[in-house]
Amino acid sequence: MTDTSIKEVAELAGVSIATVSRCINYPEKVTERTRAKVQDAIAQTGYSPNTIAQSFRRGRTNLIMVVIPSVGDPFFSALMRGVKRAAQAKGYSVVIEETQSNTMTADEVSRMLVSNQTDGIVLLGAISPYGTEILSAKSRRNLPIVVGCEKVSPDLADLPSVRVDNVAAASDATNFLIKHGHKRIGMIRGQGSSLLTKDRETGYRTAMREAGLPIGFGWVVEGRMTIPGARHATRDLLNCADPPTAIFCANDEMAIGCLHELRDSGLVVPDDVSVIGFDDIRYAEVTVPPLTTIRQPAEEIGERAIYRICRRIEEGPDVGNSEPQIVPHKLIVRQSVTAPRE
Amino acid sequence: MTDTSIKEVAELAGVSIATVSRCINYPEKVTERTRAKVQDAIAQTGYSPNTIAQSFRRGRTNLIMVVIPSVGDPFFSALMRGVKRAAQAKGYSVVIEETQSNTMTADEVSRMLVSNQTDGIVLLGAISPYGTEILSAKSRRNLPIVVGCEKVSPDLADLPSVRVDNVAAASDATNFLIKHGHKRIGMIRGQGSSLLTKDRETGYRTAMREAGLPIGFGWVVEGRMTIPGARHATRDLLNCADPPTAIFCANDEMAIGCLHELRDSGLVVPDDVSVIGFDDIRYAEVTVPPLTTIRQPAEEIGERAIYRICRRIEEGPDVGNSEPQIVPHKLIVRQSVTAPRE
DNA sequence: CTGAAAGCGCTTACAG
DNA sequence: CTGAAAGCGCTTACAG
Repeated sequence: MTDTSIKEVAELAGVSIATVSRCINYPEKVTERTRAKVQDAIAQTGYSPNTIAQSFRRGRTNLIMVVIPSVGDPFFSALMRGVKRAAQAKGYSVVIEETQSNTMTADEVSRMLVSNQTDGIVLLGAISPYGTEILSAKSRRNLPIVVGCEKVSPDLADLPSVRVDNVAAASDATNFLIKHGHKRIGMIRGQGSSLLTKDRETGYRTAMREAGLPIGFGWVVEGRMTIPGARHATRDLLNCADPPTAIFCANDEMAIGCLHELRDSGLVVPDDVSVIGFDDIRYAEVTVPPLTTIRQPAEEIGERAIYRICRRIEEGPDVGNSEPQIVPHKLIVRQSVTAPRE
Repeated sequence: MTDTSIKEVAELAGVSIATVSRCINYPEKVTERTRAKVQDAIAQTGYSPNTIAQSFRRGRTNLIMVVIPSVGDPFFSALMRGVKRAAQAKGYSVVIEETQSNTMTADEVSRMLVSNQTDGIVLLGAISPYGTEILSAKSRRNLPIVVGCEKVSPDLADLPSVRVDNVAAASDATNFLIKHGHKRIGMIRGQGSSLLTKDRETGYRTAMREAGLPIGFGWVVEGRMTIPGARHATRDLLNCADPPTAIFCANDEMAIGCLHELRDSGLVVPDDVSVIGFDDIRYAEVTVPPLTTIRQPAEEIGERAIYRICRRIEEGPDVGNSEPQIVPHKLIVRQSVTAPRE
């Protein structure tokens, strides 16, 4: 009932604890007869090894920590599928940590990174606010870290990452609107500190500049990556002196908020205003109208991030290069974009 | 750079490792002078205790495992807020495990429950398929377990749970439709094995029976708790000989799929068909039309589940009663329900 | 207040 | 193939 230890199994089987351990870890090193005795004893006692003792002794846990901003974010559905598949293939378990459920302080992040009992860490999205902590954790524990989705800031430049080319993808989104004849294009971005947002904004600005289109006053607003934030931002956009005819949202979550606010304002999408998103979460195809957006290959990102961290764990944190792995994004055309009225 | 151990700190400070340990764990038991020396040494070496060794030695990890079906499920946003808040207050860290990202086998679930290095487990939603494994894990490791959201099956009856009264809540949803004059009411339910679905179906059937309304052939269909599943189910509902004028969906995710399928079929909600959901996820208020639904107090569920598991951890798994804690649900009226046409 | 020592449950060279 | 023994990094009675 209460935890059995290896000692009890050994006694019951009439062998040493070393032999019990061998039966479990290297069954081929043990006589069939001994193995049978031990297996019997294990079955009788219901023994299963104390994982903490094993981890302690071995100096590794076979655990990978995956840090995501929020558990309720649909973007991570597919990503975690990739993560789980790869982890299973490589023989690791995954534990998930969440930073934003009550917006972690830097200190908490630091503690989490240093103290957690994992062999390596995959940081997914929105890590930039914690750059310093990550860096110090990395140097203190020499812990393998891989970043997913987001670009790595200059001070973390040696961290390997797996992501889409956010600048190019945002350009593609903006160019799609331009191609449809839009000239007044606004953007709803995330928090200022987020590199992800910065990259997507850069892509937007580049596309506009290259098309010779000016960016009007108040056309770039912040939506905090949330629905309510985006609704507020959309209202601001509509109240501009010269409101945009198309809006690029830095993620689908905000696009959903944007669509809803436009509808509440009596505007029809795409006839009155076109909207384009980013991510292609599963809700993007059931919005009204279905959302045109940029798809990130989330599952692939998850999978590659795990393979990359495993490599670092197994071959040492300084193995190989630290070049970002860029995975392809894709424009998904649905019905939220059309030519402007004018 | 690489991990410092307590021994190095002790040497540098010129004290024993016991003293270093005391400085960290019981600073009041140590002279100020000694403490200063040790603190210095800690700062110089960048020492932080090996958490695994601590856990091993102490026989506890201060970690709570929270098991959720899917990381990308928005229902868990608020729930995790409650979980984190409570865990922090009680001095525990939380690790999240996900069962459905690649639909875990019973064996994997079993391993996860037994081997994971946590002091207790909170199982949130959709646990019923793994009843046997949970039971055996519980008895093998005598591990404290608390269930959230879902009812506990008879064989797990002694597990404490925190949840809404799913039967009553589903009745409320159905009665709301009945009150609006609907007589032909269909239901989209989850998998057959899920107790959560069974309870919600019971509530629906009870309400229909009490109102003297028959349930037509093909009015109860399965939507697998997913958007595509619900779209398929909705089509089946529309193809009935005598299609319903109102649909109760066992969660909002399916309600979103249902709304979209109705729209694709050229029907207007609520004028042609009324729809009501369950959960009140954050997307419920931005559907078209905004979704009338039953709200679960997710944050409160998360919070109470943690307090309950902490009590079991600290006072032994058999402490107190195992009565389910029922938290109140609430009907949220938006715009997806109106009187039927006829 | 501080140190020496035992011991948590394993794994793994090292002998035999 | 098997066992005795060391040791992973801590914490905590137990002396002093």
